[in-house]
Amino acid sequence: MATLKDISRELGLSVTQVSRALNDHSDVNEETRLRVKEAARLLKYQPNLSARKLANGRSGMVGLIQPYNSQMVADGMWMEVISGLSAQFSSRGMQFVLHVAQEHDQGLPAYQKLISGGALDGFVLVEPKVLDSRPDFLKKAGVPFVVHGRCSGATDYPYFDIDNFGLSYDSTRKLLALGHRRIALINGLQGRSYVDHRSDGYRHALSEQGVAFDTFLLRHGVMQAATGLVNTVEIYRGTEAPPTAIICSNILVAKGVYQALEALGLQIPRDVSVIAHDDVLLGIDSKAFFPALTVTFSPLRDSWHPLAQFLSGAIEGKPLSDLQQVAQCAFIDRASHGPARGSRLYG
Amino acid sequence: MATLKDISRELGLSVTQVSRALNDHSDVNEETRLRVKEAARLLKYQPNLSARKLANGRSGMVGLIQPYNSQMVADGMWMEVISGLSAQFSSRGMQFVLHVAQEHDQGLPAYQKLISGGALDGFVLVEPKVLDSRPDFLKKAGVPFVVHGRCSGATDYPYFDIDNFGLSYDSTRKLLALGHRRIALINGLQGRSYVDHRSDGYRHALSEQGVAFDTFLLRHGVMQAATGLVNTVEIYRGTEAPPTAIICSNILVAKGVYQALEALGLQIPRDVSVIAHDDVLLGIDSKAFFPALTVTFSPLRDSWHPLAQFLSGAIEGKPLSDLQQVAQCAFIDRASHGPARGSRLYG
DNA sequence: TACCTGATCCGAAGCGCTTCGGAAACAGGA
DNA sequence: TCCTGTTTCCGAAGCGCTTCGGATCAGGTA
Repeated sequence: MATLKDISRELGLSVTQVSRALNDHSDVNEETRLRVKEAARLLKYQPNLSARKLANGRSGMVGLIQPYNSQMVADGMWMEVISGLSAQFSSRGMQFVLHVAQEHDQGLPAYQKLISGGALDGFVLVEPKVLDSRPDFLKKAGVPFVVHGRCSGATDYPYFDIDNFGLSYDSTRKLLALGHRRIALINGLQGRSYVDHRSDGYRHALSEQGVAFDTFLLRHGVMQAATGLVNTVEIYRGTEAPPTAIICSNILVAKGVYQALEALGLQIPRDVSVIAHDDVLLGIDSKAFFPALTVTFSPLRDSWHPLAQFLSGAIEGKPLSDLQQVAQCAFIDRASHGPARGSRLYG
Repeated sequence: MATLKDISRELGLSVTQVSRALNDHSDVNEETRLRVKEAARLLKYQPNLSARKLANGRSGMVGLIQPYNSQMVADGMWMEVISGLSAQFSSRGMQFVLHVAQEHDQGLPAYQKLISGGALDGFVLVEPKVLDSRPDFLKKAGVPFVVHGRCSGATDYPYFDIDNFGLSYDSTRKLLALGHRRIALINGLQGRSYVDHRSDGYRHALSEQGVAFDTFLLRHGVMQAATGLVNTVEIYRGTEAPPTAIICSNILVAKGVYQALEALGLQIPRDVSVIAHDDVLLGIDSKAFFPALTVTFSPLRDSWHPLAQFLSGAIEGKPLSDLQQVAQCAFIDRASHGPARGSRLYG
């Protein structure tokens, strides 16, 4: 492999100047810069990441540590996440790399090794738990990182999140305004922070309108069709006061809810309104539902860019205020919701 | 982070000697070695991989490049592979790291970048295709690698494979010996080299016994239950001379075959013998089939160790002959096969 | 003429590690 | 006494890169 020395010899320049030229420093003649870059191209020069890392502490490699047996890998989402991030970092001239943590060195030790080995510049943290020790740990170790989502507690670290509180708050308010009083929420698995945020938004909207919160109507489960199906059946079989609306954490869940309601002989939106959150995944289209599904909308793929940007920023030492964002979700009115049956708005 | 210099200062030794002590070189006093290792432990010394790489060309990191949208990730197998390899390398003090190749830089350029960046010492190649350019490419680039399986053509590289030819050859022979003459093989997707090897073994056994090969009885498909189901139905609906035995590429496929045969009113093994290959995956147990499934047996997890060993060996420059292995499969007789109906062996 | 400025370049040091080629100290054999 | 061999250690160089602190030279200013 060609080195800086090769280029400098070729061009009769010093190694220093070649380095500066390639890195677009200011004090190098424009014409020289072009000559250097051309020579680098011809010699197929590729900077040696180890040497660079040693010299200035940056290797240009970042990583993601995936706990073994993560739920995420099972559904199709995972590949989406990995390849999205990979592409983003790649376009910034960085390498994105993945490490699967073993059961016995779950979590922290894995980061420890990769960090102190000095191979990686920073990490992307996904699937933050409600109580997640990783941010604190990495912060103490002085390692840059960015979180996809937010853990509960202090959020004094770079993150990109969507407004999970807001999306269920909005959905719930919308339904309340249409006269619904019994509203179910089929949420994701407990323990994930975004799941909590969504429950909070739901309960907040409820209590604002003085509607009592009913544990029976708040459900948790893997975000799959089966969850929607099973819970809907349970809900409608198990109470005298069935809900007139259901909020789903996911389009897949909504799919299951649709199936269950059809089986129960309930019509959407006449008997039951359904609203879901759509993060545009898995090739399922919320428009293609019948009736077309009303959703809160925020494509997961929109998060790769800010995540990559924030991690780069963190590595470059930018101030925290530039490295945090909560994206708002759009609310897309379609045909799956309407006034509550029996309410004065119901026509 | 503590460096060699820190330890040497602490102990009043030279950096050289500390390095040699930690790396178990011969010319260091036993007592000194212990002192050094103890100090390293106390100071939480972790060698700097970049520096090591720069000094002796080895970083202790190896990788696997996963093409985006690989079939493998979809089924549960993938996590198995990754974590198995990860654990193996980890136990050798190496880091195993994964990179997802984008569509546009599919394949070679991805390796190119990671190699010439000088971050990784070598690669594991999975899912070799029949015509796979990667081995040649990596060999020319002088990068160590090991293949899980074999590509067709010259196999002048380190690999670990199971005897795919042998396992279908054995199964087929077994069935032939029991009087079967119409034997179906439901194989994996074409293009994978192991799939070809299995077809070859099947056809070889057939022709040895002078049994004509019938294209109709050789099927290809994703290795899932649906494939077994659909193909079995097709086979039995579509011919006047239905098979008396079916060989399945997989336990999942066998599952589908069982379902189909039951639906068709055919009994195992009275009407149809079924043999499958079991690589002990996905938590499905071939013993738990009814009737218990006869299988060729070779757990996928047994391959992580040789793969890691061979890649390490390749990096250390061991001779090729130490770095190649084709593992034989056990044949486990159970209750799903018997003499062919109508043959003289049939009782 | 002497001095300053800006543009462009270079030498040398250093990141943390390994390794080559000795050096020092002591033993035993001639 | 001299020589040789062992054991245990160390200095220095070098991997490829960045960066700090000058050096050089043109041109402009006093």
